[in-house]
Amino acid sequence: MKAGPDIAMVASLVGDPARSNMLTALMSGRALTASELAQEAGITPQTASSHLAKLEAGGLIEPEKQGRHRYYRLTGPDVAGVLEGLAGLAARAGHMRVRTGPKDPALRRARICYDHLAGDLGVQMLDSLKKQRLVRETKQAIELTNEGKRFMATALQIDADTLAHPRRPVCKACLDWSERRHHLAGTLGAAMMSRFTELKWAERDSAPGSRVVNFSRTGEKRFAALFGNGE
Amino acid sequence: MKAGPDIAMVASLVGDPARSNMLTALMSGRALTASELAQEAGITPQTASSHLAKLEAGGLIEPEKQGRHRYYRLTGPDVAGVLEGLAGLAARAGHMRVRTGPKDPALRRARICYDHLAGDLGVQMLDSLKKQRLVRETKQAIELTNEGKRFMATALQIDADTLAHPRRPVCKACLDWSERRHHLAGTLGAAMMSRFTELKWAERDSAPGSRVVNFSRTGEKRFAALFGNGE
DNA sequence: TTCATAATTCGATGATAGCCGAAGCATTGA
DNA sequence: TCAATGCTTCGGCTATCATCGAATTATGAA
Repeated sequence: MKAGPDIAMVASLVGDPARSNMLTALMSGRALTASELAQEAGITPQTASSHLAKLEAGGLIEPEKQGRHRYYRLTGPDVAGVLEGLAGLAARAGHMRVRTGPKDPALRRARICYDHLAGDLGVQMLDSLKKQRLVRETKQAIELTNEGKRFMATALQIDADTLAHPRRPVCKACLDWSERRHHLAGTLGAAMMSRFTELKWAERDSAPGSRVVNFSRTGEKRFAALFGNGE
Repeated sequence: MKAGPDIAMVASLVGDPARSNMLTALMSGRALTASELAQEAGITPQTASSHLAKLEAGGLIEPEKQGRHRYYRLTGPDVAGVLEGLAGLAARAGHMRVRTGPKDPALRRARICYDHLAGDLGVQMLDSLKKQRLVRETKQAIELTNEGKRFMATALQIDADTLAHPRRPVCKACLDWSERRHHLAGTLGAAMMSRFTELKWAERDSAPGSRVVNFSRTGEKRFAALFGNGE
């Protein structure tokens, strides 16, 4: 009767309808912002904040701070597994996907995130860098490999040694708004974007306030040659 | 926001500490009575009754009525699986087994349940009957096979045709108090117990009110020859 | 039948917790 | 610097629900 395992605590976290809606929305594996989760659950941001704090304290979700957004994701596949099991017991199928990211396809394709490339191409680029072993992903950070340094020098004329900055990492994983996966930030991300512009591969859209990045025809080809995924 | 899957409903069932204690107590696979579950959860029988009704409505447990007891068990291994998953998320190890059945070893070994044999030997007997294909277990009932009828006639001088009774089944699975598994009840169970007594294999204990059944030396041997599990 | 035990139902109480309005930080952009 | 946005904290309201006392039903035992 006393000293029971805290199974009830975890279950009661999932037991609230608002929270369970948030959790199911996160089961896709993508990270969602607090506001989106609030809307998903049909509650105000204040209430959602309280729920999210509890879920985080319970170890079911973890936040990633990104500018003025807080992206939340499930802490692991085991959480998703338990949620699936519960859904199985409930024997329901309701899906309710959440609309994600910007409506503008151009924005989803390529845009500026602060000073580096984001969107589909940004995510694709980081994927490719990892696949080619040009960057190495450790526990908390990303770092350029020796091959990566050579690659940057020969292919993009970027001297890796000049990228060091006292208050900013060279490489940083930045959670992508539309893709909900990481793209490359940091001084390297910024330098690469600058190079793309200098090489006339891409330029920021002329419309005031637009964050869209337009790639030229040749720029797109060159980019695909370096970071294409073979599609 | 609306029309979500009822994952929250199931989770909230597990989310109450009293209910989660009951469920973990049932994870051993054994069936427990309402009173025992109440004691396990540290609540009064009234409260437990309410909880058990909710768990049953939620499809997590199912009852089996046995005399004036109601034995509850989990509805399936998937329920236990989800509970395990939740426990894993909670990352605790507390076990808290529930003491079960009578303290008296003799009572656990062999005793009278109404008019048939119960206890370790009773359960063992039904197991053996099933193993030897002398009885067949269908969805809701147990029935004697043709081989079983011959066995009863030759080994125990019981005529299966005389066992029919208007208001009582020939064979019935009866949930065992100490073992929490089924033993054989019904007119056949009663007839077999009577035969054991007549053959001087066993007799009810002389102490007033005792339900202990004492097997004689030879009786135990004969019994083991027919229903032994080879140990 | 009468009594005892197991379990349920009903009613009232009390505490927990979800909820939102308003205000307060934190970060970004101009 | 100021304004806007995302998010959190605080305070109070409300509703839900677990809990138990008392009474009721059902089954078994004497």
